[in-house]
This record gives sequence, C-alpha cells and structure tokens, in this order.
Amino acid sequence: MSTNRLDERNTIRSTERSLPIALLRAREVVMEPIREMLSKSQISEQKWRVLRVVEELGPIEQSAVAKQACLLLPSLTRLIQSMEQEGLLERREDEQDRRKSLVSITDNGKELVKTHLQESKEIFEKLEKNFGSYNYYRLLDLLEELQSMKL
Amino acid sequence: MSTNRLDERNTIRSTERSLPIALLRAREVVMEPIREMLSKSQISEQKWRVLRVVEELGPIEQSAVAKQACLLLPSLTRLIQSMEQEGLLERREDEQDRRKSLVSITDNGKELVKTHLQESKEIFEKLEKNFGSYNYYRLLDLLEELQSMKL
DNA sequence: TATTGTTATACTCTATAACTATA
DNA sequence: TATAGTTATAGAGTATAACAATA
Repeated sequence: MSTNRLDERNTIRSTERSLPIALLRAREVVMEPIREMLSKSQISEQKWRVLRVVEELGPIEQSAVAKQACLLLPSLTRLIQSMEQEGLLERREDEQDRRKSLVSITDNGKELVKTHLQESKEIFEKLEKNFGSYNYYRLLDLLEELQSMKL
Repeated sequence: MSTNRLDERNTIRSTERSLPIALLRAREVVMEPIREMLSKSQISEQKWRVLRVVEELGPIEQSAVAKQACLLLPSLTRLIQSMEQEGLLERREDEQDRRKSLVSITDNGKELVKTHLQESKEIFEKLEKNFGSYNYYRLLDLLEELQSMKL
C-alpha cells in the first residue's frame, strides 16, 4: 500500500481512507451472505443482532441490549415486544429494581440461533480463508480495541 | 489479546468477535463526533456520504454513487433530487448514453464540505492520536483490503 | 430529581416491484 | 432484451420529546 500519509493528514480523506465509510463498506461486504442467510428465516438484521446479544449476555436489561446491539431504546422496545410475541425472547421484572426488565432468550430463540449456526460458520470460514487468518483476527482485534476507546 | 481461536472456530462467535457486529460498533464509536459535526449544518449522514463520493469521483453516474455510498438506487434518487434542490449537487445527461445522468458537486456543495474540513480533521487527528497511528492506518488498510474482496 | 422503559410522532431509509426511456 | 433511473408502496428504523413508574 503506497498511501501517502502526509496527504491524508493535510486534506479531507479520500472516501477509501475515511474510517466511517470504510467501516460501512466493509460491513456491507460481510453482511451480504449473512442477509441472504437471515432471509430464509424471515428475521431482520436488527432482530438477529438483538437475539445474539441476549443469548450471549442475558438475562440483561433493555438499555444494555440497546447499547450492545447499536439500537435506540425506542426502536428496541418495539423489536423486543415483537420478538416476545414471536416467542424468541421473554422478559421478567428485575426484583431489585422494578423499573427494569430483564430480557432472556427462550428455547425457541436458541433453536433459531442453532438453525443458522452451520451456515454462519461456513460463511466466516470462507471469509477467513479468502481474507487470510492473520488479517481476519488482526482486524477483529483492532475493531475490539477501537470499540473500547474513549474519543 | 488472549482469544482462543479454536473456540472461535467451533462455536458461534461471541458478539465481540463477530465481524459484522464489531464493524457496526466500531462505526458507531467513530460516527458519534461526526454526527455531532453534521447536525450543525442539518445534513444527514447519508447526504454527507453522497456529497463526499460525488466530490471525489464526480461527474459520476447514479448507480456508481449508490454503490460507493452504500445506498440503494431508489433511496439515492430521492436523496439526489433533494440535494439538487438544496443546490449541493447538479445533474446532466450523459451524451454518450442518455439513460444515464452524471452527478457533480456544485460550488455550494464544495463550500459545505469545506465548512466541515477543519473540524473533521480535528476529529480524526484526535482519533489517530488516541488509537495510535499504527493501529489507525493498519485498520484502514485491512478494511480497504476487505472491501475489495470477493466472497 | 434522576433513571428505566414506553408511547407518540414525523421523518428517513429499506426493499421490492412496476414503470419509462434508452440502448 | 437488457440497462439506468424513477416512482410507488409497505414496512422498518431513527430521532426527539413527552410520559409513567420507580428509585
């Protein structure tokens, strides 16, 4: 890569070297096969994200889900209500603080995650193979570090 | 980083190690100060992206803008109509192929980009400083490579 | 008084299909 | 017959504010 870094500092970055745009374009590349996968079970990208977060961290309060899934709380309220009706998630009051409700994944929800497990693995194995293992994990490490950064 | 990579291969990835989610979360971190910046001139994130792409690559046909700015063509049609009315962009017919129209940035559009140039520079300089120059450019390189990949 | 979550609203983007004009 | 772009439409998310219940 022969990018002139002085140039990057003295003018507005080209869109290829703009971090927000680069992150978005990269995400579109990665999401394409995932979207195709999810279309089979009629679950939206956002619901899938909520499901994954709740599976991993639940029982978890809704503000925390919103943060982890990059959604606003009002959007999440309706998503969770809808996913509750679909039997993917369930809520119960927090006994310590009754303003909160704790969201958990149901057996049906776990089943839905399982449905996509194999295909999901294949998608990312292919990606890892084409992109290179080293690049793949280096990218994940950098993204993780960036996420945890204070600006 | 002590991630066990065998684990990552044998189960669904934790959301921290999920590339789509990590890309989204990282983007949210980076976009926060940019959104604040753009709110001052009442331009949406998408319009800003279109403006940047057209400035860099224009005169450019709309399908190409859509691809570069990660927007669908129907969404773009209305964005561009609106930005044309706002005097930020202009369109003319392609003389070789009259189905196409070529989009260019206007002087007003350039002016708007210029308005944000200094603040934008400061945001990314701060980010580069906190994240580390090496990490910053390594991340951009990896994202650029990922974008150009065939899955 | 502050926080958690809900509701309401207006706006915007998404996704798909149908359509027009041109090639 | 295919492509570039537009229009229409339904659905979903965004953003903000106002609100209820609880702390």
